[in-house]
Amino acid sequence: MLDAKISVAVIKRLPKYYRYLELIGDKGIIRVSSQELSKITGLTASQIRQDLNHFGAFGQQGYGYNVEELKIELEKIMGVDKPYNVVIIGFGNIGSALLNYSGFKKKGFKVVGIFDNSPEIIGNKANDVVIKDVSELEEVVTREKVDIAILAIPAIPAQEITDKLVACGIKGIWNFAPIDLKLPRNVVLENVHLDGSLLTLTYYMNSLKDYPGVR
Amino acid sequence: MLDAKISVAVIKRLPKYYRYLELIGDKGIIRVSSQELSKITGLTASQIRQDLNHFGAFGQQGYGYNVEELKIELEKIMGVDKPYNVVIIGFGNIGSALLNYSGFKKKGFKVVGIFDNSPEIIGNKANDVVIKDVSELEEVVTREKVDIAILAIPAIPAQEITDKLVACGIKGIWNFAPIDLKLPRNVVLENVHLDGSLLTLTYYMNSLKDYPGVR
DNA sequence: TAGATTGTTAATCGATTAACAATC
DNA sequence: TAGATTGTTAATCGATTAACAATC
Repeated sequence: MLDAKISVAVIKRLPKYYRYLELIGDKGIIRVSSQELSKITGLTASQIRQDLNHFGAFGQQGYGYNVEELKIELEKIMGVDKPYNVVIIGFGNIGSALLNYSGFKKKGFKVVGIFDNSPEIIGNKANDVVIKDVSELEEVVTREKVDIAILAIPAIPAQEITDKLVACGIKGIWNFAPIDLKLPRNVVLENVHLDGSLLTLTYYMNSLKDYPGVR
Repeated sequence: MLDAKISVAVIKRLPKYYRYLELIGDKGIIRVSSQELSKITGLTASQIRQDLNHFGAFGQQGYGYNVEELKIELEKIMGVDKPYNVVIIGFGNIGSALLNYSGFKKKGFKVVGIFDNSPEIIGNKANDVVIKDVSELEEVVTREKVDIAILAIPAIPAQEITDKLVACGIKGIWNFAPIDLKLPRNVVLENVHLDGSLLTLTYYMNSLKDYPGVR
């Protein structure tokens, strides 16, 4: 089943599997069955096996899955077995939070550029990276072969900057601006729409009857 | 159809509808059809009508929907027609980013407390709110009748703090810690798992064939 | 070998899309 | 009224769950 198209729902569960595997791996646990994973993740054992089998047969009948092995497979599947060059665009609150985001440091994400349009902070250094004017964005993205751009800017300039990034060959955009960006199909977009998340929270606080519990 | 259980997928689309209604409302557009909404949101007209009809019949045959009216209805549905008292727990990068999060200011979210465990910042003020030691959390949450707690702390202490919040009658938790919190069913949890989002991005950057395009 | 647990197919369930009668 | 567009039912599509043969 390595060829069929894999749905977003499956992909969104992979980081969860990975997180729990790290957790039990750190406890020194060597093997785990889909049933045990089911218990700790809250997903069904059937779904876990089904999900993993989209990518290969990583388990062994009568045994289960080797924790370290499966972790490494998931890293490969999720593409975090290799390094990425990253730029942060917009160095307000969110941008600076992301610079120090611990998720970056563990894995191979390297922030090679920070951009803003405020004269007050341009020229400053943050984590040894000089904050540059957005006008220098294209030069840096091209020269440093940047893979991922983080958009931590308001909605208004986001599409224009995105278009420039695309022209410079960016491969992925992690977008924190509250806007749906238009992109060619070969550039991957992942949105973090905080407004949507917060409104989902308030919805369920007022409509507990629909609340499905922790997802 | 006002009574059937409404799925998460529907709820997650409401903020999107709301955002586009604000957008066209600001342009002075008075009425909009599901077909027009379809064009700008990228969802099908059928789905839009279906979604809205879970909550009531807001449109009018032959006319469409009144933009302002629908906006107000969505505000009621999503529960942002009323104020919320909020505390921020953990005043590192993410916590301070959220304090200034513009989504709060537009709506009725009021930050009534900020907590941290670092002696260096306890006692400081941020946006006129004094940063307090986490030991004072329960007192403030109880006294100020806090509705929502934002967890911007590491995974390790998150469950313990959550248990305290629950004991003080918190109604909702907006969780930025990379952990699946255990909660009674009457306390609503909304997770922002940045690690999951980032790994989804890298997955699709490496498996473009599965990339469904902007979602 | 016997027991356990996977990989995978089939059955069920739920969500999306299509169609159209109702009605403004 | 005629045209447009909703609200809603029925059809389709896809994802989850159940079941079990394969096999370690």
